[in-house]
Amino acid sequence: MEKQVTIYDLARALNLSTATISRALDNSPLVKPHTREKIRAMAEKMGYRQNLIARNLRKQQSRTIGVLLHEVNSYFATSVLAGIEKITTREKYDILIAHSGEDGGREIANTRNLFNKRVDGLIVSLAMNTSATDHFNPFFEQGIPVVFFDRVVKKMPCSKIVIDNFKAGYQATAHLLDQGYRRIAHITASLQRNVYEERLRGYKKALADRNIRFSPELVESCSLNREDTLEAMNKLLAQKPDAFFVTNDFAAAVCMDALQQSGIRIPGDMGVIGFNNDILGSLISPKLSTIDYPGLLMGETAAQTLIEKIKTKKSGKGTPEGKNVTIPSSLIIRESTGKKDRAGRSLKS
Amino acid sequence: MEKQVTIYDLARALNLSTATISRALDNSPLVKPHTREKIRAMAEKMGYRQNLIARNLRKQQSRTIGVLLHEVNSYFATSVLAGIEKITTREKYDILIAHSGEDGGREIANTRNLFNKRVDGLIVSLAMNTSATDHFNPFFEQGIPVVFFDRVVKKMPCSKIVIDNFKAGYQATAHLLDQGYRRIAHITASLQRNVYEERLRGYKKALADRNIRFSPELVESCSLNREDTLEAMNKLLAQKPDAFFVTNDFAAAVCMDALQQSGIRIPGDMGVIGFNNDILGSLISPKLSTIDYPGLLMGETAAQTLIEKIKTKKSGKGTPEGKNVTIPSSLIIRESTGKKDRAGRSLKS
DNA sequence: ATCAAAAATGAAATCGATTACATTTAAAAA
DNA sequence: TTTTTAAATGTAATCGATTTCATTTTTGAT
Repeated sequence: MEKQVTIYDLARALNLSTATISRALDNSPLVKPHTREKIRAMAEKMGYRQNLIARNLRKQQSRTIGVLLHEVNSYFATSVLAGIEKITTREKYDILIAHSGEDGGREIANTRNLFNKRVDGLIVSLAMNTSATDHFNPFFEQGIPVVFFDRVVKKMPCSKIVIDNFKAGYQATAHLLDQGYRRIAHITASLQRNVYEERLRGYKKALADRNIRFSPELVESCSLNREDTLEAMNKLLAQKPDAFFVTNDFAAAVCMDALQQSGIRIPGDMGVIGFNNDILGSLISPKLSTIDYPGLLMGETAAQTLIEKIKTKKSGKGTPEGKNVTIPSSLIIRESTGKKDRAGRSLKS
Repeated sequence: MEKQVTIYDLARALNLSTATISRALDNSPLVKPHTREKIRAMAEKMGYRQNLIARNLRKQQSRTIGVLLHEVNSYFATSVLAGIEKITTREKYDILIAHSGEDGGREIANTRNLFNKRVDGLIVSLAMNTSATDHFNPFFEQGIPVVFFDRVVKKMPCSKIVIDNFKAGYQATAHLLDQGYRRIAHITASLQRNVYEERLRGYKKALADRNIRFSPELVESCSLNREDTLEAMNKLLAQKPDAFFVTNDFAAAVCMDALQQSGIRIPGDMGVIGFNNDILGSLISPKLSTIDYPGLLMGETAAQTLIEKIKTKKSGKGTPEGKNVTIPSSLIIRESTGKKDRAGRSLKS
């Protein structure tokens, strides 16, 4: 374990001051090109590497952005991450990723940790069961920019990047209705989270617009993992639905598999539509209709928005307003929502 | 933007020295319980938060582990990440994730950056086209522990966490042969990477053990994305194979979809086996046979191994040897490799 | 050759914690 | 009560870079 080469070593070796070394390595015009080159060469030769910890302490920044995710094991999450990374790499920020595994407690701990790490900004998607949001207060008090995406809380004083979940929920439901399905079951998750609550509202509105009475028995909330989804599905099956609107493609795929297993034809007997446009949906059969949910763009936008806020804050031009961006989403019609087959309905297996 | 509360502020407020404050907040037995409580209370009241940058500078550590991934958009990658995170969270390390997008250039840049960030250790899976490994030298020179997983290089002086790819490749091939398939096409990726090269060797051995001649025309390398996979598949189709061994489940699913689209029955006309045990495989139809590739365990083991190395290094007990761990993998037989149907072979559509 | 202005460099403070070493205070022993 | 020892606290150096404010050197104009 060799000892680190510091600018002091370079200064000594070249008989210069650390100030000059520091400036040279930072490409400052204050140092003569000739000197700069000498310093560069020596740094190279001695194997100097900048100590970013020291630099960050002095500069009172970390050039690090915290990313607080509810989960990472989905195509959507990795797309968002890719989008964030694309922008942050270009802007020379590092990202510190923490995920809560949908657990509010871990979210709080992670938030605290990222704060102590002095991240320059925070990008957040809330865990399923987070209710209070006090843990973000330190950021607001210190004026550290925070951007929420996807799962947001309306009243918070910061930027939000979302899609129009109400519209998307409406579209999904309306499409099923247009295809002749009438009793549409809806598998959703915690209605505490805006995304699910708004989609449900869209679902209700689509029914109302066609004079179909809303039946609460046709809606089930669950965690969306395999077991819970199957349980919810089976409960709903007792209500004899002719279609499923599932709030996430993975869960939709799980349902489709189970439904087909028990002899139900999709489409025809049963229509199924998902949400997210996970690649998964285009590889299963029948191919899954869904709502395109542009994770990459969302990540890019979130990162872009955050970095802008960081910059305007640094330049001291006052607190920028919270910016709300709605990313376009769209209905993707594939095979799982083909027209309902009114003749041979064989629902009771 | 309020100013930060530091231990100096606390010291002044309580008329104590920063030494005592620091010790109290670190739970040192050197400070009287009564004093400690007073300090705690004041810290709480004034909203003190530890500045980890300052702490890390002084302690010459970062308590951060760098994770260098070739990609993050797969179930395998997120599983590994989850495993790493599980351990690092418990051991109170942060992780800095960088991914190269399979690009050797970005891998080099990321490596450099992580080094400058003074990560305490590094977990790596190489990009597809990385050939030289000089960029890791600074870590070796400074004695910073590095652990490779999955995509490794044999001769490097560090720990490696892998599965037995030779055996897995053998098993996959042997299983297809056992089911009656004879002309097995193999879609793989860069043979520069140990994982693909070893699987290919396993494939060859399985053929050899059954006295089947190896035909190079039945093997295609590609990037494994959708387009390239389809191209490789079509090229191989010209060789009239009766089975595909595809080195990754996503690519296998893409192939299955295309094959079925053109009227080929799986299994029966064609057997297909994947690799990785992505959830995807259990949701498509027919369900995909594959090799279980325990990402979570791999991530956990890598993190565990790395942290051990960091600890023994700190305690000064000499450089620990590179530790090589082979994680068990296993053949998962599902539907896509059902017995070959010898009677009605309708390969030419 | 002289001087003002511009360019290049240096000295030292600073960022916020930790910690070796010194000193004071309290408790235990004589 | 005095001495010895242990416990608690304080002083100041340190980590490695950046940066303000000198100071020196160079350049260009006269």
